[in-house]
Amino acid sequence: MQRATEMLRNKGISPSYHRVKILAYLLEKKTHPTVEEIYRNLSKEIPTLSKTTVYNTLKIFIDKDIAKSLVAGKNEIRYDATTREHAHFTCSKCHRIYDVELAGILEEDILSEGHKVEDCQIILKGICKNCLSKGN
Amino acid sequence: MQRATEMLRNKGISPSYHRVKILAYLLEKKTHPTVEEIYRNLSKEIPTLSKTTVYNTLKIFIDKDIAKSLVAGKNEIRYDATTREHAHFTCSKCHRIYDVELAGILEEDILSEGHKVEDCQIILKGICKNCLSKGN
DNA sequence: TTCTCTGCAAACGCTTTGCACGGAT
DNA sequence: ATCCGTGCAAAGCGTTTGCAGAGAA
Repeated sequence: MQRATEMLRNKGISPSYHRVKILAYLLEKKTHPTVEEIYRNLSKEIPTLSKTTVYNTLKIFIDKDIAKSLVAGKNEIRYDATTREHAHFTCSKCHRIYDVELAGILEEDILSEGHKVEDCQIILKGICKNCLSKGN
Repeated sequence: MQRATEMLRNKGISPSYHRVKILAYLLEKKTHPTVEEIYRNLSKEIPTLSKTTVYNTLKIFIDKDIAKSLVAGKNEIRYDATTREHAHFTCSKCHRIYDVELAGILEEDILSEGHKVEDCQIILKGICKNCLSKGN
């Protein structure tokens, strides 16, 4: 909460109650939530919250580089608070999304063929550790 | 055309006129087209073509591992004939999508932390060579 | 006949837009 | 009075579904 408020101030976004809550949600839970998930969970605390506000707020966060959107499963937009570089692993059984550390792979390692690379997203798919051990 | 027909046969998909045309389109043009683009362009040759057929056909291709879907720009689904591993570079100015060769980076290089990795998609974003030279 | 392929039209679901109310400055 | 944040309701748009007709086997 404190941290979220500060982050917003640093980016020149006025830290309204809703915005702080939404950012805090992204920072605490690291579930790469959809708009629906954010809305459903925060509605418990903020019954008046609307989806429009969640959409508006996430749009601001992305513009100001506080969050990123990612498409992990089939055309489902998910959101992630911008932290350090990492890849995402999507399990095709349980559909959970895991953060995966990169073993020192950065943009420079990829032949960019003259393009100026500003962002790099790596999406892995397969069966997660959990589902494997359950013998699926 | 020949090649597309063979590929379909090899995968046990009966090579109907529409299917061959759609696969040939993916193989020839490498524009990572959207459904809309495929539909618009093939309609010239096949005036009776419907979008539903394009959707149906691409779904079959993906099931049979002949094509892949990718989300490069903002929630736009694009399609790519399955070839060798490569990354995609999206230009945020002209929105073109380039294929980028990987410098020997494969799934194994990424710490998969116990998950079984079956697919790896790398999406780069930035300004392309072309737009850079135009001084944007 | 039976099964497959195709395509229209409707339904669906996520996201965006328009607009108006309320609170803060 | 003005500006900003919020939220309802409607519109928008890409995708999916249901169903029926055409064509191949």
